[in-house]
Amino acid sequence: MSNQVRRDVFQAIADPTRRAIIALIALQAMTPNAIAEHFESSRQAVSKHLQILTECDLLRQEQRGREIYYQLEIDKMKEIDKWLNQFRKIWETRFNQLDEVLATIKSMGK
Amino acid sequence: MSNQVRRDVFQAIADPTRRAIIALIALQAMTPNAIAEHFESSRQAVSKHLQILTECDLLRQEQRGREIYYQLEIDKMKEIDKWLNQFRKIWETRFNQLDEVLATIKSMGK
DNA sequence: TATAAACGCAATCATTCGGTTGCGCAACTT
DNA sequence: AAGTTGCGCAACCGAATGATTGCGTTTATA
Repeated sequence: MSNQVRRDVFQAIADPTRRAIIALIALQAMTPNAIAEHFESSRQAVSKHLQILTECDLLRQEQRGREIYYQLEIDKMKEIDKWLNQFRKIWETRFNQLDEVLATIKSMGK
Repeated sequence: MSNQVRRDVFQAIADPTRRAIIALIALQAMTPNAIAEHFESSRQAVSKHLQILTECDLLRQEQRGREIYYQLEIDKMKEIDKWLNQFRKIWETRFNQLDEVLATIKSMGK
């Protein structure tokens, strides 16, 4: 099920729990148990989310004794930001584009 | 199945086809048939994606005769950008901290 | 008016998802 | 050495997902 399926960042952040996990450990690395305490979910459920997040390089593991600290790979978040860039251009020149679209639709109606 | 399920923007952009649709109609409104021609998927499959995207207000319909033009609601995209803001702070801070460290190292060399 | 085109909707199906339970294995603790 | 803790892994289950197929309705066209 969660084998060598190349995980996608967008698919990873689709789940609200995973987004919450990301936000939680953004500033400080945490262990699965510590993370699970912040949610209703069981440790195993959280562990699955951590696995998915790790598979797409959003998280990085750091073993310390028998504990594993999960840390956010902040650079990977920029990938989402990069995807948004194409649309950022649009909403920054919002008024010009709106005029253009309206003109296009009007001319198509003829 | 797709009834009163509160749609989520993040869930909506999880699918690669839907992201492609968003990018395709970002600049110009298009009909389902026209959109479907750009993909391998059938019209019905595309139509379902359009429905999902519309349910979370990422798309807006505009009926013209028997055709329906789907247009990107660019403002909704800002919601993703807004979520990214909390992390943007982090990666900018890290960058500044790096600057500080580098400055400190330099001044220590004197 | 008869036909075709554009589209939404419902039923169906295989696959994936998110969760639980149970287990085994290292690594600490007493 | 014996017990406890932290964790991953595999099996399993109900629900959701993405796609197809078959319809019905409205609008345009011959």
